[in-house]
Amino acid sequence: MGISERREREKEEMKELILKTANKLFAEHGFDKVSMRNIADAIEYSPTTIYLYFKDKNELFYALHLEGFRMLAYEFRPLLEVKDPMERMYQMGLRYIRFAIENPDYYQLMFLVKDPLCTTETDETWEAGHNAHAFLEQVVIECQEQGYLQGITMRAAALMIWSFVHGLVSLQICDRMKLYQEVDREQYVTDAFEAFQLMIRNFKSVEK
Amino acid sequence: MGISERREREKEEMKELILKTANKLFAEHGFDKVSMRNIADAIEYSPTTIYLYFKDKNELFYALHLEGFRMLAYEFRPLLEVKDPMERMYQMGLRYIRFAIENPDYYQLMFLVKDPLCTTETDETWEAGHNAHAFLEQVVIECQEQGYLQGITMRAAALMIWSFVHGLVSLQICDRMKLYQEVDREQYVTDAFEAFQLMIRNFKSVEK
DNA sequence: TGTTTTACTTAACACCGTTAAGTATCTTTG
DNA sequence: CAAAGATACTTAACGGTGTTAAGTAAAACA
Repeated sequence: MGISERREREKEEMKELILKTANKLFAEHGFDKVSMRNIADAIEYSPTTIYLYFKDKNELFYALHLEGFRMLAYEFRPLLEVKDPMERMYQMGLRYIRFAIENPDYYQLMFLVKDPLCTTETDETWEAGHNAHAFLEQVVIECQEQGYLQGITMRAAALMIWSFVHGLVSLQICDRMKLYQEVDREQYVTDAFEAFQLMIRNFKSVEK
Repeated sequence: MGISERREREKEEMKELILKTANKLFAEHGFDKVSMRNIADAIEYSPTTIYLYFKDKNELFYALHLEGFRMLAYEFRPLLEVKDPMERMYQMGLRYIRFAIENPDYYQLMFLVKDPLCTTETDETWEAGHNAHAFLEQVVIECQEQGYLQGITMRAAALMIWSFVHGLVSLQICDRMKLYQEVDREQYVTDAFEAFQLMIRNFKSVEK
């Protein structure tokens, strides 16, 4: 009785189609172009059909954010070949920034939007995010083993680094760099990043 | 001929009423409750009336963000009495974080929302934001005069500090701290903040 | 072959920002 | 003082949003 199997398969395919289309709209036209009616138009189904496969828009957006983390993970892959922990940290920062600037919509969905993911899921479904963060924590651990970032917990160090880079790209993405009146905003960004890296490098031991 | 003066005054009062009501809805019920129709209901006028006083919703939200900066400035006032620059920096960070956590909707409007202010205004109307940032830069200058934060430009240092604190509270506000699986998230936040302060303190001179 | 389940659609609800057109009321002018 | 004009505001509508209830046609099952 392969019928129910086929049914299951078709259901999965439809879900895939919706997701693929949503992702396409998202990547091509940005956040705003992803509405239920919009996706429905693109896949040539009625808007209500989507609700047969996803509870609501939040659930769909939650599924979308996974694609973002997949992209970020891909961006991080070459880091495994960087042996020196501090250098790897530096490269990771660069790649994080680049990912955010080049994919602002995905970044917004992953880190800047309040609703979509927080309300929906039960608790532990942020696996992709956890993985990305675990990777950062691993690098922090290795840095600490080499004598850097001493005097603070690994968790606090990771959060500190993440906060900084996230803040930097958030201000850029949300267009708040305009608070720097003069022209060389981009320069300040890279300068700030370099300064932070310097600080991390210098943060070997804390002399009370 | 005081008629036109009275007219002018009444127009100003109406604008004030709209703003006051919008601010009230905003502070009491959050971002989402501030819709044109919502405000209209509250002031017992038709929605279209608002458009006689504000070009569109962006212009209204732009006016609203000023209130946020006014509140932040008020929060910063006691800092003038802190003489030691590094201590002042520390206190400023604490107050910034507290403001953000206690007024997440205002913070969102001021720093986290993409649309409302960026599209509308011509260029230089971010005066309140500039002032807040200028205050930070002043503190940075004084820290540098005392031998801290050497080897980087004042602008880069200010951006670095702002980015970090902004990133920290953004992750909190947008509820992304869940990426820390374990329970003591609040502890990590304060730890990260303390660690950052320590780093700043230690960042006196850069030994190549 | 008749019955039930499945997949999907139509129509609607209640919102949203925004605009065009209309209506009183107040002010100015002849 | 009355006609003309400006002002302040409203009604109704457009096109958009997320979402739900009810209905339909086809497929699967008995």
